[in-house]
Formats: sequence, C-alpha cells, structure tokens
Amino acid sequence: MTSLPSILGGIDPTSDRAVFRQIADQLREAIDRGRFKEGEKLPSEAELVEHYGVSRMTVRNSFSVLQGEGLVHAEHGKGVFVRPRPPVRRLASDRFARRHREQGKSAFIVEADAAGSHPKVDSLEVKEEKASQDISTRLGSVRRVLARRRRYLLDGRPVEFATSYLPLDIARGTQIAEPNPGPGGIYARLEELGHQLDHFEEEIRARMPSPSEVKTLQLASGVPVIHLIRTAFDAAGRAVEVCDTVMAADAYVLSYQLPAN
Amino acid sequence: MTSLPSILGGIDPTSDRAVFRQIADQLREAIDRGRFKEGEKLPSEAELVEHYGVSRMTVRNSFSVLQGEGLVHAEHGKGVFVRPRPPVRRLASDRFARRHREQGKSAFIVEADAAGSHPKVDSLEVKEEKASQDISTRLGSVRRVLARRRRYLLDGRPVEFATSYLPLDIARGTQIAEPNPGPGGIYARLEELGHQLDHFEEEIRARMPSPSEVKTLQLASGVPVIHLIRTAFDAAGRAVEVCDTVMAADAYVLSYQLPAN
DNA sequence: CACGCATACTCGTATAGACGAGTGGGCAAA
DNA sequence: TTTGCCCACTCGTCTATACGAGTATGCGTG
Repeated sequence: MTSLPSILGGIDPTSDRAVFRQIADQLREAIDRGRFKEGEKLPSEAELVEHYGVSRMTVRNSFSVLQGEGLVHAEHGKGVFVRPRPPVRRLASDRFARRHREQGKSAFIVEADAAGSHPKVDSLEVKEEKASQDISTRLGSVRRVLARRRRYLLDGRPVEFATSYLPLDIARGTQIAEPNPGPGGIYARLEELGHQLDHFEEEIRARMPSPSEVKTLQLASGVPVIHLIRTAFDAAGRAVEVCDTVMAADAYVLSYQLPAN
Repeated sequence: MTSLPSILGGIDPTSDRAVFRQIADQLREAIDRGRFKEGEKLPSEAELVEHYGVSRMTVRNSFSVLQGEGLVHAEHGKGVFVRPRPPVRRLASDRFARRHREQGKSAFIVEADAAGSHPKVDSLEVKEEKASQDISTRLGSVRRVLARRRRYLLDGRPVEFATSYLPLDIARGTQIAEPNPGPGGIYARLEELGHQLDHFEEEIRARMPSPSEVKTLQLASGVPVIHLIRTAFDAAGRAVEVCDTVMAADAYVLSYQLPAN
C-alpha cells in the first residue's frame, strides 16, 4: 500500500479548524479523489493516531463525521471502509399506469427482474386496524381500514417498506384482503370492483430514519429515507387507497414526467 | 422544572445495549412523548452525568446519536435543544404550468407571499461555463452552457439552492442571460423564443449534504437534502433547460399528481 | 490434511481529566 | 442609572487509558 504521508497531509496546529475536522477533511478529499476507492479499507485508527500524532478519540471523532455524511462505514473487527454506492432503482412515475398492470407480477418484481436483480417480498401482513388520524383524513374520514404491510428486498438487501391502507367497505371480503391479491395487484382488484382508477397523488419527504426504520431497512448510518405517501383516487373522486412507503434513499431515484400546460 | 428522575429512568447495567444508547433511547422517548417540547432545552451534560452516574463523554455520545437523527441541536454556551420542526413548503407538481406563468413574479415569491413568509433570492450568478458531463448529456451533448445560480431564503433561512443550465445557442444574448429574466421567468422567455414547452422530467434523490451544501444552506446536522433535477423539453422534443436544485429536506414536501391510465 | 486454539489486529465502549470558548447574569465601579 | 467586568455555566476539543468483542491468520496438535 502507498504510504500514508503520500496520501494524507499533516495537521495545521495554527488553524482554528478543529483537528478532528482537519483529519476528516483530508480523508474526505482523499476519498473524493479516488485515493481510497469504493469498498476499500481506510487506514486503521491506530495508523492514523500514529500518522497524525493525535489521540485515538480524535481519530474516531473524524470517522464519526464521515459516517454522519454517509461516506464511510465501520465494521467491528475489520476496519473502516469507503461506502460503496449501491445501484439505484429508478422509479418511473407511470409505473402504476394501467398498461403495466395487465401482466401477472407486481411492478417491483417485474422491474427488478428486468434489472437483473433478485427481488423478494417479505413480512407480509394483512389485517384490519384502526386508521391513524392522518390516514383517516386522507381516505375521507374512515375509522377502520385494511392494512397491507410488506417489505421489499433486492439481492437480499431491504430497500423499501410499504403499507397500503384501504377503506373496509371496499376491501373487506375481497381478494384484496388476501395475502396474495392476485395478478395486477390491488389496483387491478380495485378496478374489477368498479373503482376505476382516475389519478394518484404522491407526497414526498426526506428525513433521517427512526431507530425502527434503521432496523427494518438495515440502514447504515448517514443514509436518509425517502418517505412517499401515495393516494389513489377513483373516477368518482373517492380516495380508495393510501400507500405509505419508506425507502432507503441510497437505493432509489424517483422520476416524474409532468406536462407543461 | 420537573426533576430528572421523574422524566428519565436509570441505566440497566445488565443490558447488552450500550449505556450511551440507553441514554439516547430515554431522551428520544421523552422527546417523542412531549416531555421535552420543541425548542426546549434538554438537561445539560453535567446534569445527565450526575443523574446517570456516567462520564461526560458517554453523555455527549448519546447527544451525538440524537443529533445524527436530527432530533436535537447543540448551541455552544447555551445548551442542547429539541429541534423545532420548521414549517414546510409544499411544492405542487403543476407549479410550472403555463397558467401560473402569466403574472410577473416567480413561483417562489408568489407561493411564499401566499404563505405569509418573507421570501428572498440571493447569490444570483449568471455566467457562461463548460457543461459538466451529466449536464451535457441531459441537454443533448452541448459543450458550453449558460448557468443561472441562485439561492432561495424564507424568513431569512436558506432553504434551496438552484442552478439552471441552458444551451448557449438558445440563451446567449437574450433576456435569459440577464440577472432578471423578466416576468414569468426563463420559461416565459423560452416560449417567446419559439421553444414552446411540452413537458418536464424530474429526478429526485435524497442524501446527506456535502460540507459546502451544509454551509450554503446553513443545515443543522442530521438534515438530509432533496436533490431534484428537472429537464424541460420543448415541443420539438429538445431539452432546453436543466435545473439542478438542492433543497433542505426539512423545509419541503414535494407533491405530484399522476394520471392513472 | 483438518481442526482448533492462540494471538494480533480491528473497532466499540467507557472513564477521568484538562483547557478553551460562547453566553448570560450579577455585581461593582463610574 | 449605566457601563463594564467577572464568574458560573454551557458545550467544544483533546489527551490518556482501559477493557471488551469481533475478525483473521497462522501455527501446532491430532
């Protein structure tokens, strides 16, 4: 390996920039310049202590800065590594268009197969429950709803956790209340039930994950989530489904097409 | 103030959960339950050291967890405070529709005024420059572009930084190359120049900000950014503008309407 | 050869102490 | 009363040390 001094500079003790920030700056720049490549191991804490002549906590402090930026991740017993950027899934805004619903499989499976990934859906849960205030408002003041929860994985990595909420008067007793909603998914079933879909509304937020989201999506530190709430409206203008989706932000690019008029 | 023991519990030394995580958990829960309200000061490091009987670094460690989650922020010399959730701007997907372009002011100013906020636009820079690889690709292999940079502020707080790129053969010498593009903005000018706008494509990502973005947007730690890249196409199918926008994620909700067919 | 253990190296957690710097209140001097 | 300083309290930074726990490697034993 190339010697450290040739990659990393020294500390400027006269600078008013904190030492641990100077170290973080140098590591960040080295990563940006490709001196440390994706997945590559950074110098160990001990090596940096040696190189900079600082205490271990100072080095750890700089690592923690870079972790917060999502640039690196530490593995106990192994080292600190440059975080590889996982391939992203691109979600087109027309993925729920009727023409994509004709075939049997879900949009997730179809797209992932096409991209050569191995998709999986787990923690499927379908149950009736009390609607939260927010969901109730979006669905037009319903008290209880059918909730369909599932988690999506790509090549073994969880990337998305979604819950669909439907009014009970629509969904109860139909195939929508079954774990497997059948070909074309619940949107196909809704249309068969006479709720011709008219349009969707999507709300997008980004934020840091809650601890439970970190667990469910196995998120590394420094990875935000995209929170998408989609409401489906039928031709009568009624909200027939709300889908609440939390996505690992480093796994997705959302794409929308908008008319200009 | 209510005594600490009544709000926060103790440490379970038999738990395999790290002490600083247990402290972070208790503080997080207290915040979630509203025992500490938005903007309110948390117990000082010294108080928590006293209460839990741990060292100061351990307490600081738990604070750093909560800061990473964007839940709290520290103010030197004052204390650690529950981060207030700033009001969010809701961006509708039709905000660039032609009918909104008739009046004089920009979408940002109009919407902010309507919301009762005090909008401002600064660091306006308009110049010709070499197109990056990505921008060049999106605009259809142009070498040089006109770049229009500006930062948007709401009630004094920077919330968004945007750069528009336009092909030189379209923009050079027109009002688009002026600091003030005139009523209706550059989209109105483009249409006057014969580039009737047909549709937009928007790509959305979320990620942690770079250090320079933290500076420009004065981001607190634990706040991600939404990165939106919009491409405008004219009726001839040509990409006539790419707008690269970085938004403080805690200041925005994006909203889209999609047809179902 | 195969297995298992010792060992060295990695990061994780925690303590104790020191000094610096920003903030705000109180007190003393003008 | 007003001004200015001091001090107490706050978080920021850094050092030095200790032990625990996960990982990988090599060597010795069976």
